[in-house]
Amino acid sequence: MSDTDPLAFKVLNEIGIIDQLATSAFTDVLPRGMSVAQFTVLNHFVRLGHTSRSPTQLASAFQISRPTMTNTLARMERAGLVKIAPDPEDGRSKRVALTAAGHTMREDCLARLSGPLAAMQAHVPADLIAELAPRLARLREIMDQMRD
Amino acid sequence: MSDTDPLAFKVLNEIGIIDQLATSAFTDVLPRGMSVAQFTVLNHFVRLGHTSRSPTQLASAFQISRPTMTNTLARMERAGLVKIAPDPEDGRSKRVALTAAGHTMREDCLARLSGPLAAMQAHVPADLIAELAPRLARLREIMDQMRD
DNA sequence: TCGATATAATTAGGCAGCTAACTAAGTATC
DNA sequence: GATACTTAGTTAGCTGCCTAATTATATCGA
Repeated sequence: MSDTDPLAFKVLNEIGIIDQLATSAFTDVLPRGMSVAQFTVLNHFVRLGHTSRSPTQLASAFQISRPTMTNTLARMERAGLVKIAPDPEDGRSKRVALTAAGHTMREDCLARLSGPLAAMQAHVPADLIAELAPRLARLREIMDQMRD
Repeated sequence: MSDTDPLAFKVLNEIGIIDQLATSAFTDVLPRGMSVAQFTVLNHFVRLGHTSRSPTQLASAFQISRPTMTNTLARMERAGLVKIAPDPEDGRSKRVALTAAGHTMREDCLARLSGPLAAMQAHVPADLIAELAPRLARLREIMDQMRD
């Protein structure tokens, strides 16, 4: 980054690098074949206590396109992590639900992620995180609104 | 994000979302077929004043794998943006240089990116950026060191 | 000098994200 | 009720990123 670049550009650049580092740190500890995207789906069901969701609901929850979600869900179904059934109330839609294997996999991933997370908490000062959190949330809100 | 998640997790999640928003905002204004990755390569040459670099030098400058850089450079060469020649001093290596079209494209991209950048500076308070910059830099440094 | 090791780049295969274009099904309007 | 519009999902094709394995060239050491 040159000193002549706008500061906003530097901020976005740092953010990109941090995202890359975090994603790869997490991906490295996940079971072979599991990705952050797939874990996120598993986690979503358990955390929000949903029994079943439609692909479109999942896509908009994660702000990704429907084709991307179709693709991820297909992979997860092949791996036995979710079950996809037609929606009895709407012929256009489908219902996605976790399988027992999906629940187990989520627990396994959580356990594996605790390592990197602990490492972060050991190395990153708590006040740095505390200062970043609200400011990043604010920036995200602003950028979200700017899309219109 | 649940309230029970560690704050560090929230921070990384926000960072991922912001990265996605920024990348797509920039990609949207770039000329058809141009990507942020390709623009970054173009920009690298001009900003650092390099005449030519090897693919490996570029890969490590951006912290991406060599196969990824091979791929991006191949695309850029097909588009006429760079010229790739064997290194006369090392038979294993190659030299990548910008073409005139590459310079022109970089200027064009810069002009197009000024729109989103101006929008950001109009909507995001300067002090928010100023507060984020050093803290993100710090976090990035720490996470970079944690890889060892 | 020759064999072992290291480095540069590529190829093959895989996941995630996107847009564009398509099918099927529900809804609304005339 | 027939037509038009909207919504859910998929398919096709693209980019970017990755790891593993391969090829070719350098380099180092015995």
